[in-house]
Amino acid sequence: MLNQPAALDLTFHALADPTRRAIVERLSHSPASVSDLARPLAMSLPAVMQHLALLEASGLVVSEKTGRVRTCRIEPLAMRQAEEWIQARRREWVARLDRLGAYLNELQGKGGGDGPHE
Amino acid sequence: MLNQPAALDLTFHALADPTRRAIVERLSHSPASVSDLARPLAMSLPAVMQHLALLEASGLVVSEKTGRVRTCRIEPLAMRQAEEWIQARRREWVARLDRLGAYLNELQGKGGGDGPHE
DNA sequence: GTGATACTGAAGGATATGCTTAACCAACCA
DNA sequence: TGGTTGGTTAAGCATATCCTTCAGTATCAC
Repeated sequence: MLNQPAALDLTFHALADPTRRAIVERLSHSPASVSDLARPLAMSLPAVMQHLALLEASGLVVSEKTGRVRTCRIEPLAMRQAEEWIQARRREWVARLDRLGAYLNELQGKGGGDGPHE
Repeated sequence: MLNQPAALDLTFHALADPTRRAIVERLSHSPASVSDLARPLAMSLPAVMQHLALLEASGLVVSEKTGRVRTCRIEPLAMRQAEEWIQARRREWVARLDRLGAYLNELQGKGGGDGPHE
């Protein structure tokens, strides 16, 4: 519970970069090696490595080295937590709009005007 | 590579900071003035203003000034787009796991073994 | 062995980020 | 009128981010 905010920091920051999102998109389709990931990316291999290190630190990606090839794959849990944070916010403002609607409903009912229309 | 991805860049980057997520959480509950938002935040008012500017640039928050008070409220669309990007990734890897499962099923069916257990 | 492939580590530089303080303007209020 | 409240601007500073190049190490093919 204490590190939950820091985990979201890392996850959202990882997703804030287009290169890293491209890597996540690629890995959502299938696992891939580091050079597979680097090939379409218009930057040096060390740069891709640094993006991957950040993706691993955030928990979005896991990797395993076999021989000289490191195979990267997606780890869904981190992205799930980010999604749940967003959904929790939506539940809050939906609930607020519901309360507002109920209040306006009640006002119109007491005022004897037309019935609410929604 | 400048428009649509840039919107996600801004949204995820805005959500990567705990102060800005706290502001979004606060505004998900109800609209608030700038100083309402700043009061619990242990930093100067200009710092809060800079976070708000970034939240507005990302489209997560909108504000309106009446008299000398600026009232901020949440704008759900930006967060919705971020959520949809995450959901699209999940659809991809779920589809991949389904294909893998079907493949393993077929292998086991031909081999005459037990079904998969998950 | 030799050479190519796949990755890793270290150092550095340009720019971005997250805060600060100081000064300022624009409503309200007594 | 003068003072307080709410917000805004500008400048500056420490650190973080994103990329580079150069120099490795470890594995594989022959």
